[in-house]
Amino acid sequence: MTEVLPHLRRSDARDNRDRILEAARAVFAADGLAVPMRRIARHAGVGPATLYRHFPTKETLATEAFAGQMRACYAIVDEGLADPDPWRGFTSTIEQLCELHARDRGFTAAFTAEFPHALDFAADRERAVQSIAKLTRRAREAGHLRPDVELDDVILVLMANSGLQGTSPAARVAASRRFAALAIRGLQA
Amino acid sequence: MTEVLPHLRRSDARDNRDRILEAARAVFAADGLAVPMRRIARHAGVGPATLYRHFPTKETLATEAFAGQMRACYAIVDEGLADPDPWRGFTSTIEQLCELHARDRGFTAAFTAEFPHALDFAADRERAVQSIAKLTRRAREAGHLRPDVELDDVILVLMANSGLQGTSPAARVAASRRFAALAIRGLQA
DNA sequence: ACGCTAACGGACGCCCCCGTCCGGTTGGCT
DNA sequence: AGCCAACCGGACGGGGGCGTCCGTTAGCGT
Repeated sequence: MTEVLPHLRRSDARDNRDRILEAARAVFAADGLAVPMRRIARHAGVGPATLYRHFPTKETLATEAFAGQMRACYAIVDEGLADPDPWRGFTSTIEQLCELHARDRGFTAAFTAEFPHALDFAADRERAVQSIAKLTRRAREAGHLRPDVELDDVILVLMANSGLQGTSPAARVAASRRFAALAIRGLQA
Repeated sequence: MTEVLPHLRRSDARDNRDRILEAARAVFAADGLAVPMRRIARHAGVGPATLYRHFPTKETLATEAFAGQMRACYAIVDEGLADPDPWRGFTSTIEQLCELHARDRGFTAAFTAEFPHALDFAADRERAVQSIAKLTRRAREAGHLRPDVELDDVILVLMANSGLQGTSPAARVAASRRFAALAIRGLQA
C-alpha cells in the first residue's frame, strides 16, 4: 500500500524512453516507417534490447511518437470547425493538413495506410474523419462546394497528397501547397 | 558467316524468358517493385539462376516487363496530341494516364520514382514529359486552362494520383477516376 | 556508504534475401 | 541416332534485420 504511484520508472529509463521517441520522430519523418528498428536505437544511442523493452512493436513506438502530430491534426480540424466562415474553415483545414503530411513522411504512412494490422490510431482517426465530414457538410451547405462533393472526395485529396514524395522536405512542402490549392479549386462550386 | 542471326536463343530459353516477363508483370502489378526476385522466379516456375541469367538486375527486368505499359503511355499522349480539340485531348490524356497508373502499382513506382539510380526509362520518360508539356501548352493557349498552369502542375497531378493506394485494384481505379475529374476541374480556367 | 534490483546493451540464433557456381539436362544440328 | 553446347536449377556462402537472453552497470532507498 505504500506504492501510491506504482509505475514510476527510474530516471535513466525515462531519459532513454524520451530519447528513443525523439529519435523515432526524426527517423520516421525523414525516411518513413519502413526503417529498421535498430537504426532508431542507434540514433538514440541505445541498445536494441532497450528499444524493444520500451516499445515491443513498431506500432507501439509509432503510436507514441506520432501522438503530437495526431494532436496537431485534431487542433487543425477543430480550429477549422471553430471558424465562423465555413469556406475559410474548410480551405485552411485542407491546406494545413496537406502541409502537415508533407512535413512528415512517417506520419503520412501511419495515418493513411494505418498499419499492417490496425493501429491504436483507428479510433483517433475515426474521430478526425468525423470532424472533417462535418466541416465538409458545412461548407457544402453554405454553397461553397459543388453539391456532389462528399467526405470521400476530401479523403481522396488527402490520400493523393500523400503521394507527393519529392526528394527534399522543402520540395515536398512546396508541392503540397500547390496541390492543396489545386484540389480546393477542384472541389469549389 | 553462316551465322546470319547470331543471337537467336534456344526455344526453351525463349519460353522461360517469356514466362519470366509474364510473371514479373503480374507480380509487379499486384505488389509493386519491392518484391523479392525469387518470388518472380517461383511464380514463373523457374530457378533463381535462370531469372538472373536473363535479367541480371531488377532494373533490366522491370524495363522489359513495363515496355508495353510504356508504349501505352506514348499511345495515350500521342492520341491526345492528335485530337483536334485541345481540351478534349488534354483531359482524356490525364484521365487515361491516371487510370493506367491505377491499374499497375509497379509501373507507377517505376515511372515516378524512376529507380534507385535512374532506369533506362529516363530517356523515354523525358520524351513523354515533352509531349505532355506540349499538350498542356496547347490547352492553355486555347484558353481552357488557367493561365498560370504549368507542366509541373500536371506532373503534380500524376504524382498525386500515384498516392491512391486502395486495397483492391478496382477501388484504385475508381478512386483514380474521381481524382482525375477533380484535378481537371482544378486546372480548368 | 551500501545493497538491491531495475535497467542497460552486447551478443546470439533465426530467417529471408541476395547473387553465383557447377553438375546434370535437353534442344538442335548433322 | 548421337554429339555438343546452350541452358537449367538446386545448393551455397554472405549479409542484414529480427527479437531475446544474460552478465554487467548504475539509480535509488535506507
